[in-house]
Amino acid sequence: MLAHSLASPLVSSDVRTSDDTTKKDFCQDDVLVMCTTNTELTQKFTPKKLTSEMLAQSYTRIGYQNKALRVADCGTFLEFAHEIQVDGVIAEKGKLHNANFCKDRLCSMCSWRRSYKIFAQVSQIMEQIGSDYKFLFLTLTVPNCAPESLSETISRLMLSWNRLIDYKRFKKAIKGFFRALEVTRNFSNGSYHPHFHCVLAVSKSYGKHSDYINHDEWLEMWRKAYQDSSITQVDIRVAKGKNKEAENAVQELSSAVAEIAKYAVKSSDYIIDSDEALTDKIVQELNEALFKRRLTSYGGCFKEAFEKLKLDDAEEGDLVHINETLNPALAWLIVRYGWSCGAYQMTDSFIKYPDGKGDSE
DNA sequence: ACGGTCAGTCGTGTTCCGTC
DNA sequence: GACGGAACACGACTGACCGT
Repeated sequence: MLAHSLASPLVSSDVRTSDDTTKKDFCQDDVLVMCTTNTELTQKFTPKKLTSEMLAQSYTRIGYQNKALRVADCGTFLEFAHEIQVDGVIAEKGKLHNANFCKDRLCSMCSWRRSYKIFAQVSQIMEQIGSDYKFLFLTLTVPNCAPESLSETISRLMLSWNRLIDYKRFKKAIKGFFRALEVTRNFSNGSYHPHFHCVLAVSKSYGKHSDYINHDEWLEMWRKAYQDSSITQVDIRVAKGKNKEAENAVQELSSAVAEIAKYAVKSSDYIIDSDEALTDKIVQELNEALFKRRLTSYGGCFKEAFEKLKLDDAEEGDLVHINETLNPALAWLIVRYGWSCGAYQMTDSFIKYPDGKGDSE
């Protein structure tokens, strides 16, 4: 049932949008007016969907038919939930409530949702354990590699990481970690730059005791683990918010956490608008190199907190409800969008009543 | 004795295929 | 099309072995 024919005591006669315009009847046009203010769709979802369509076309050209179909179908259906307050006011900003995501590694829509999810999870964990530990940001890099040796280089990175976390000094100083693999591409020579971004948890007294590992020692340990003395860079820094006086240090770290949680591979690195052949080549290289890789992992106290918080896997888990679900005690206006001709079009809307009152379409 | 390395084991993820 | 099982591959973890 469409919204205009509803007879709900919550919305039937005095529904207002949040700009305080009183409506006597709740009709399809009202939904349109309200939802056109939702710039999230046009500015965030639409560009990602357009990019994932280009990825699907590339998969088709390469011959990955199943992947092409999955990615092409990704995000073709979105449902946003707008809270309806007791006084009838409808929240202008909707929450993503339902969608069909393909969960492909290179799909820009799913990568974007995944990065949100990892950001939310890492932030949650840091908040949970933040009173017991302080945090370090570590970036481990290796020399750029040729496309044909990307897979081998990533394998070596993984092996070297295992070696590193096995070192006694690491085990003594680092109480837990979050590790994310990122691969960037150098456009001038086509080489790849795989590297790890890590958040490390250390004791509050880290730096005052012998377990402290300085920059040169980190570099030495990483050279040793990767078995390459030509490595010149390791970036290690204490995680500090911009406002050092802030009470909630974890919130202050959000921009740095967002950087770490960002996409494993940026879509602009493999979707080349003007060059289909190059796009196909890079998509194929990245697919082969990232096949079956665990792109993120948790260890020590991060892993314990991950399990305690009952968080789900960022790769395979729910990409819709990132850090909140709809409050079942409230009424929600559900607005459904479908992907058609390069844009999202509203296809339907209905009220989801508080639990026990039944939905109406 | 201590620390580092590596092989083995276990758990988990991915894909394929058969069944309903 | 959805679901479940089998096979395989990978990552995490552990313990034995080896060098200092």
